[in-house]
Amino acid sequence: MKKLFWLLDVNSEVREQKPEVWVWGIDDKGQRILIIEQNFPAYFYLVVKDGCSTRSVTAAITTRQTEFPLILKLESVSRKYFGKPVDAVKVYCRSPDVVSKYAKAMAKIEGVKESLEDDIRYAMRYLIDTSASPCSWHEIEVEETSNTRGVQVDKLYTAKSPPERVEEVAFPQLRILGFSIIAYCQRGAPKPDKNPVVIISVAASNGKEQQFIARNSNDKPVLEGFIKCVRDFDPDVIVGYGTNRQDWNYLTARARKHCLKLLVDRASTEPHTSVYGHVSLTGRASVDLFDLADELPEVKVKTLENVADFLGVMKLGKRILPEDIDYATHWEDSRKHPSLVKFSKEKTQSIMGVARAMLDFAIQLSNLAGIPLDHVGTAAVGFRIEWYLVREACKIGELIPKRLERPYIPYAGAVVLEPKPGVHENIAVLDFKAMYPNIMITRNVSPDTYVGSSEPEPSSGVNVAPEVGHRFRKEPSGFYREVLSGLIASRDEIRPKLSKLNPKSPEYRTLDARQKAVKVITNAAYGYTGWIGARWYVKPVAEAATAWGRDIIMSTVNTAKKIGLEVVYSDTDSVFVNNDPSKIAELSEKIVKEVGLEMKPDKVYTRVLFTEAKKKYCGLLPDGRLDIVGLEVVRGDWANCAKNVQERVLEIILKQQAPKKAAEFVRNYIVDLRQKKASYRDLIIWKTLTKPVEEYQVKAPHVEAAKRLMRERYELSMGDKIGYVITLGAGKLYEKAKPYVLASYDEVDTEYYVTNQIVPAASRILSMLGIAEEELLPIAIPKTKTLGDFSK
DNA sequence: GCATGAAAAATACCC
DNA sequence: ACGGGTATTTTTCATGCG
Repeated sequence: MKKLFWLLDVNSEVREQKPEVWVWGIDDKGQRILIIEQNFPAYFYLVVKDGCSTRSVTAAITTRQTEFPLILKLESVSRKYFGKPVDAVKVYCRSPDVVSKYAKAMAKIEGVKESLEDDIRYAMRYLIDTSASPCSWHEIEVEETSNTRGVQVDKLYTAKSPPERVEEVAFPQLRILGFSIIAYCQRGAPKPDKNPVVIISVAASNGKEQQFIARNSNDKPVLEGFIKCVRDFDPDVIVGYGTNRQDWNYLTARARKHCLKLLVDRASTEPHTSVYGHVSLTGRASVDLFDLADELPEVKVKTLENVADFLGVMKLGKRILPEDIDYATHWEDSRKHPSLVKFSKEKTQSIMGVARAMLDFAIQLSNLAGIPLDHVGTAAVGFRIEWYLVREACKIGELIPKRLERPYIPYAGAVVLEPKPGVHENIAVLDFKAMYPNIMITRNVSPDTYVGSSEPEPSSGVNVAPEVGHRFRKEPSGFYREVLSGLIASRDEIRPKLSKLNPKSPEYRTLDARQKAVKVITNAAYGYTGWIGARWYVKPVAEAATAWGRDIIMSTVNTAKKIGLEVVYSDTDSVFVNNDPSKIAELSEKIVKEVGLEMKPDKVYTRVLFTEAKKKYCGLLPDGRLDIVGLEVVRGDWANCAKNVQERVLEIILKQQAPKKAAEFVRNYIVDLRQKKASYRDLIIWKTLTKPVEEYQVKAPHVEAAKRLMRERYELSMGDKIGYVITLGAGKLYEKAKPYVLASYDEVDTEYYVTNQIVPAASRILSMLGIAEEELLPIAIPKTKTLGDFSK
């Protein structure tokens, strides 16, 4: 019978030496199903050397049959590799477990150049070859079987055909469960071997909320309650914050401590760490919203509370914050206990809210990139585009290159022009939309069209990149041209549909998420080719794209000048010119003819201030908002007090054009700061630990602060943000930096904040308007000089 | 031994 | 573990002086 289903997760199993692909889904009736495919073969390729035949390779393998007992069959095939035709032997195996071993051994056979695609995992192979994709609908021929596997589904089927994609925008009703845990310990970070999980708060997409609270710190009933709760609700998606790095491991370890097993998936196995460091729950999608928060660059310190605040889920001022909680006393003190319980509940509510705001995008990205929903957040940008390319490559018969270790060789990027410092009125910003993708499309720049420097020119002719001279075949269309024009076209199809929809409708949300996912993949294509970790790393491709980019933007700047437009700034794909519509129209026309790329007006600034530095400016938009770029205001490593002062200064300068007033504001703020009227929170400086603390070559303030935290038994690792304040005392800055959680306002060195935070941030702007640093400091109260003063 | 300035390390931004 | 270009702060090193 035919079955319509939405693909949720996929995994593979080997049973009695026979491989199986398990496809988990939801059917059109809302039943949770597992479809087992038992006839999908594992395989890899042996590329044959020039001048050798696939026949001789096949014969060589056959004579050594005893070494390779699990070969299913051998097939001679024609494929392409970096655009060039190659002959290969496709080696089918009875088990995915022998693929890598066989490939390694057979690569040494006479006449074999190399093995390929033996590094594509079996379950992924199935998705790629059948064109099935997570988070979308498929139709498949199946046969119902009895559930003898002990899996938690409504129906179990055996696959009788490959799945086929069915275009359908609407999702099934997903059951989503959110949770957060509170572990309790006296000091520092809780350890699962000693410290219990005292509260687990759960919320479900049906609106139900539940809390499991320990009595006398015995967490066994808490864990049992949670496990039962998950199994009873049977969610498709489980969301949390920090689940990959913490919660799942902690819960699994605590369960073991009580001789329990944390069986919360659909196959009665424990959570297990899988590719890209995500924790997998078989048959469900476990999504860690912390990983997805990387998509929100505006949020500098990625706590759940900050993310929820940014997304408008739960405002910071209307909730209990972690810094208000001391786990030890809140757990033990019966009067404070309720606020800890409430805090935990609010965390899970935030998680559900953040999930509602971000899951649509994750689902679309999963579907587009073809990687399971639980991998999407942890897979780096490079891997997301890579899986998309892998699928596209298979469709056109391109073999997938292996991942290689390569040396890093830098190459030239974009041009950035010196801005004309000061305030300018009525400035238009024009830019090339998707400049690098369009360069690659128009010049046919692609890994498979690159003509190496020693190769003869192909008959179709070549496009030659300026400056660097790299050549690219004009015909036929390259892999990248096909992929990128397809992506751009699909985004162009979505846009008009969006404008017809109500932004609050589910269709709009889905399409908007789709459009964003397409954009992410499109924009990653250029950088990917220049990444040494990429399967399709071809440095000349990246180098040619930037060379054409430089050529195009310089032509634009020069043409603008010829027309009589003043160029006040330019960065990569944009030019900032005086807003003269007729000249701008003339420029656009000339440029499209000259370089073949379209340039469009992006925005107009009523007034814009440039500093002397590149990449730092602030524009006033017609609606009165400030567009702040690169300045301290938008940086996460400046204290809030300095950022707030700078923002206010910019506002006074650009809206009221009153530099004196701005200076006065700064002076007044400093007076207040010296009296400690600023909030302690506004004095915290946040910096990221980019490597383990012991690997640092210099003593940096945030690293020393991190070490202090570690002495207090906090667990810190790469990527963590360290919040510290500068305290009073002598010596180097790193000696005075203290984690904000361990310091108090009394010890704060307010003069540091005046001299090294407020004044530089304010002066960055005000020095452009002729205001010296001294004018930003409050006037010292004139006093009669004493003998003591003279004697100094 | 110490002040000074240049270089290196580290981070976060822009596009 | 996508790219290069850029600004900035703090630490560290090198140098010259006395």
